[in-house]
Amino acid sequence: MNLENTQVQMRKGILEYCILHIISRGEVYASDMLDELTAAKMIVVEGTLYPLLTRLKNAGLLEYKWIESKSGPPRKYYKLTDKGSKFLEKLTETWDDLVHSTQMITLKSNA
Amino acid sequence: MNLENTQVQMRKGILEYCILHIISRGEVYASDMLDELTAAKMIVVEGTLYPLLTRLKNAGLLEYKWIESKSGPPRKYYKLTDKGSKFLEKLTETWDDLVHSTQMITLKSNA
DNA sequence: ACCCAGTACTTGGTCATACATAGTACTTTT
DNA sequence: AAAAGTACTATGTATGACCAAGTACTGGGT
Repeated sequence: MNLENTQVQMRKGILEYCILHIISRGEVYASDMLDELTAAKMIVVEGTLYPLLTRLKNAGLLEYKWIESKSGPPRKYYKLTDKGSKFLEKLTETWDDLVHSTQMITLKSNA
Repeated sequence: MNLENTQVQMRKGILEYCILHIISRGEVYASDMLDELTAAKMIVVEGTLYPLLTRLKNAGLLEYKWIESKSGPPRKYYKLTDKGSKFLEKLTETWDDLVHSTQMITLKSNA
């Protein structure tokens, strides 16, 4: 019941939504995403991101192609499938609802 | 990777925050909370709420007293401890940060 | 007095996922 | 050829929402 753990729990599920969003804006590979998530203070590490991408790919929401890099091994560039776009739409609704529900409860104390 | 499951995951941790908030507004018992959470479409069932309350109590964030009811068995009326109030403050920060982080990512696509 | 329905709370088990940690594979540099 | 760096993979742990069944107390009907 410590704070850090609760923060981790709060991130659950939301991360998935954020990652789909990032990918929806254009083809990216894992390190790009990691940079953006870090910039947004949505702290994430490799060991969280990669399995999540694999899960999303296996669910048919993402696809990727290998693109060679000038410095290092080739990279997986991800993009959304049609199914992924539709899923993202639904998730957006879910997230908006959740924020709204939370506001209903947390703003009530000021009434 | 179905939608319903993701919705469940998104609720993780946030529920705890909402419940602390509800209790912060005055003494309530479980069914009161359930009603309010349901009204806010933060779907929750008994089997989720009761263990959560027990967890929060064991962590010293809540305390309760038994109050007799006119219809049925006595009820546990909960209120926040000092520690609980402080924890709620921290959680509020965490939630606000999370919403902000998510906005940074999801609003970028419109830029 | 007894049974039954309703209300309040409890408990044990399952599942999904964020994270830690360690490991593999390929490329460039020296 | 060895070392360092980059990208990705795999395994194990912990947490918490949910399901489902169960316990305990109350009051009404017969």
